[in-house]
Amino acid sequence: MKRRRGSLKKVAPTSGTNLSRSGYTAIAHFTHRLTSPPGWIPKTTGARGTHQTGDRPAWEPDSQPSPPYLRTAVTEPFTALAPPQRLHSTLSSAVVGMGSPAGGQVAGTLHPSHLAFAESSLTDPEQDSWELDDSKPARDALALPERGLQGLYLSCFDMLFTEDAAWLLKVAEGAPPAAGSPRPEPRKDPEQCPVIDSQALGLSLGLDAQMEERSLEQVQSMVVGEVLKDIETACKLLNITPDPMEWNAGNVQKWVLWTEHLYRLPQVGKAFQDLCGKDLCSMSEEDFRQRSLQCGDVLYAHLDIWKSAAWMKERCSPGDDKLTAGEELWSEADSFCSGQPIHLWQFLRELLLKPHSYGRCIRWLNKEKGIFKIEDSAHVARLWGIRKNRPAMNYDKLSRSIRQYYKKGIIRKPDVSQRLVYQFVHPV
DNA sequence: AAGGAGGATTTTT
DNA sequence: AAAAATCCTCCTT
Repeated sequence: MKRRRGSLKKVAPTSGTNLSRSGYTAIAHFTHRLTSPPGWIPKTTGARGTHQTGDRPAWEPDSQPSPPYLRTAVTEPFTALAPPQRLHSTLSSAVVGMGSPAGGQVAGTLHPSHLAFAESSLTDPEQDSWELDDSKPARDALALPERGLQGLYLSCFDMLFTEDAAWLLKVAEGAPPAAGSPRPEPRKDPEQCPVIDSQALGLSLGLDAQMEERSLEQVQSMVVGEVLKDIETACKLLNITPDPMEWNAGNVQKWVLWTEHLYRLPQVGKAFQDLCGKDLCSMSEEDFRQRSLQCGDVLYAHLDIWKSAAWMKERCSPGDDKLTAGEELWSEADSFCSGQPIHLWQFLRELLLKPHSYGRCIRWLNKEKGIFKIEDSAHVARLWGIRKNRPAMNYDKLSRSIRQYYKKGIIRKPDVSQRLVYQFVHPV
């Protein structure tokens, strides 16, 4: 365990440079989220056109039924291994799942249930597997108090490594580089690696450990890549730049609203009004907590991730292109021009492309045919409203706009019409 | 009650 | 002018 703890510390930058403190913090948050199952908080069912405010269910571990993944994941890890292909999606789902609305748990606080790797991801990331029949005897996940995130994280890693190291290498190579930035090679000289106190931990680097570390780095690269992609998507959806420093007050407000809705945080209201990006970035975690007692720290953690991403972008691609870091991200926006207002159908498609972030409010029923279902109409409408600065947006109005697409031949009802189910006429 | 179809009108970009 | 937003009536599930 100690040996592994050493390698986990190497969670860090994808470039040869050391990661900032906040970078580490951000990765820690990623890892934290990695272990939080998506959709943990029960769906809030707002009435049409109205929004549930307040009274959001708090993180109540004791009152929640223990979902199957929790019972099986920890004590019965990875006996039935999926084929590499599937593991890939597993890993990305886990990674992307970090960004999943996982409820309002306080970042940095370890709850035992965080130890559970989302078993659902191991079988089918799209499924709400805790709704499936779970005939296995309930295990007491809490009986593993010593087993921290690191052990868990490495369990995932071990699974990948022992099962198919070659595949992992392949995946790491094939991992889509984060927008525009050159995918850094796996570190080869430990000299430049950010502080690893492996010696202090009595770690002797055997061949095993070296390979382990290398693969771990690749996993980390994937993590970072996925996070950057998530941020890119969020930028598209929100119409803001990736670098928080560039945000104006409106952008900040949008980001706050979006984040709190996406992660179903308690609403902070206007606590962050009239702050521009620079102000926001200069605030400490304590400042955040003061503005919002309930979720200031979570917001801070998210902002930290964004800041780190922007930081990494800057370091990794020092203006070798004609584009700045921010523009690089934007150049990836292919489905619509950056200046043009986003269309509703584009917005919906973007949401659908990120099932692990938005899968609980909208998802594909049949991606090939372009059939999708809006699972949480109020939530989708809310997100659309945030995007368009239309606080009064609701599903009534959103659906009217969708119906306008009928005669334009963009969206239609599927052959067998079902509630909240639509179909893109031209699926990609 | 929530969703669906579509007309009419206004607003935003 | 296009695309939404808003409002509304009637209808279906």
